[in-house]
Amino acid sequence: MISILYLLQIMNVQQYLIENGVKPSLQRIALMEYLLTYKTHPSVDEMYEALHEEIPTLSRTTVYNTMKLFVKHKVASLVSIEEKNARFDGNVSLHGHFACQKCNRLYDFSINDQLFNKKELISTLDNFTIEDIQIYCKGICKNCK
Amino acid sequence: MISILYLLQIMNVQQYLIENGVKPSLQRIALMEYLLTYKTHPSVDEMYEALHEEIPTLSRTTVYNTMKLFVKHKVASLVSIEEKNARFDGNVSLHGHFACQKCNRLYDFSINDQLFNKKELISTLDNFTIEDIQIYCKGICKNCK
DNA sequence: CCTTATATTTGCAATGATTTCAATTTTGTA
DNA sequence: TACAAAATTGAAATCATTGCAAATATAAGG
Repeated sequence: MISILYLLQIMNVQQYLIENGVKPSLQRIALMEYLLTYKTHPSVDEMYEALHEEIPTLSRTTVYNTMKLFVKHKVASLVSIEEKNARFDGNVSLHGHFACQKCNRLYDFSINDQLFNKKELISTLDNFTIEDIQIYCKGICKNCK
Repeated sequence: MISILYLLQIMNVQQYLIENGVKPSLQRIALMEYLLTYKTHPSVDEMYEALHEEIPTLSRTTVYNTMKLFVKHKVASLVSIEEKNARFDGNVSLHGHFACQKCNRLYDFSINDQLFNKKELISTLDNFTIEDIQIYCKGICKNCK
């Protein structure tokens, strides 16, 4: 799995955004930093609550807009486990998500490339353009049992 | 992949519901039949629109309640590709979903057990209770290209 | 440094899916 | 038929998300 944190050590968030075609505003940098620092797969509301002290003028709409932009430029991915409450992830490499139905936490799990062969798995989708693959599980996590 | 349609040939929907602990009311039978006949992964609204001519008193709330009941008794599964608009599937065996971002259609695709080994895949989730696994892709389908 | 054009942010109102809830209807049983 | 329990219903409430137009910030040219 590619470590985004490793990338952070060699370049700052501002550069990371620029290199992916996103103009780095104050709000965008703060949001990207939040995604990469806390890997809690936050919802729009969580990010808004966490950052509007630091940035008092921050608007929920800006968080929505920015996440849409991030996903478009592939510096974040949309994790849609729940019907509502979209969550976001700054780790854009292939990995699975486990959603605990008790504590509502979202865990990452690694996917062995040998076990999960993209190309062969989707061979039944001939002539389809795949833009995103997601694997997720629901259940009860270790801590909640 | 286990064929639910094969099951339908040897037992009717009413019996299928009873055997899974769901009391077969008029509404529940109609909804289960709809799920098994049209495999379009319908939304609550689609089912409501399709059935409220046949059952004029049908309420959206009943469709919501019934889907919740079906999922609980594992005769339907919740397919949450979109952030909103939950969709449902009467095929409860393991298979993948592909969502076309143009026509909004939802396609099934089979998953080769040899390629996708549940137990090994989730070995990183030690002591987690897995209740549901979903694999889905987004992109553009054959017809929309 | 000022002016103008462009991009971004903001807050409020609107939308729309889902849930809540109490009343009504249906079903099962004596 | 009468009664109790379960299922259904519709209207109101909730809440995440989107649309939009005004306000603000940024960039470029003179």
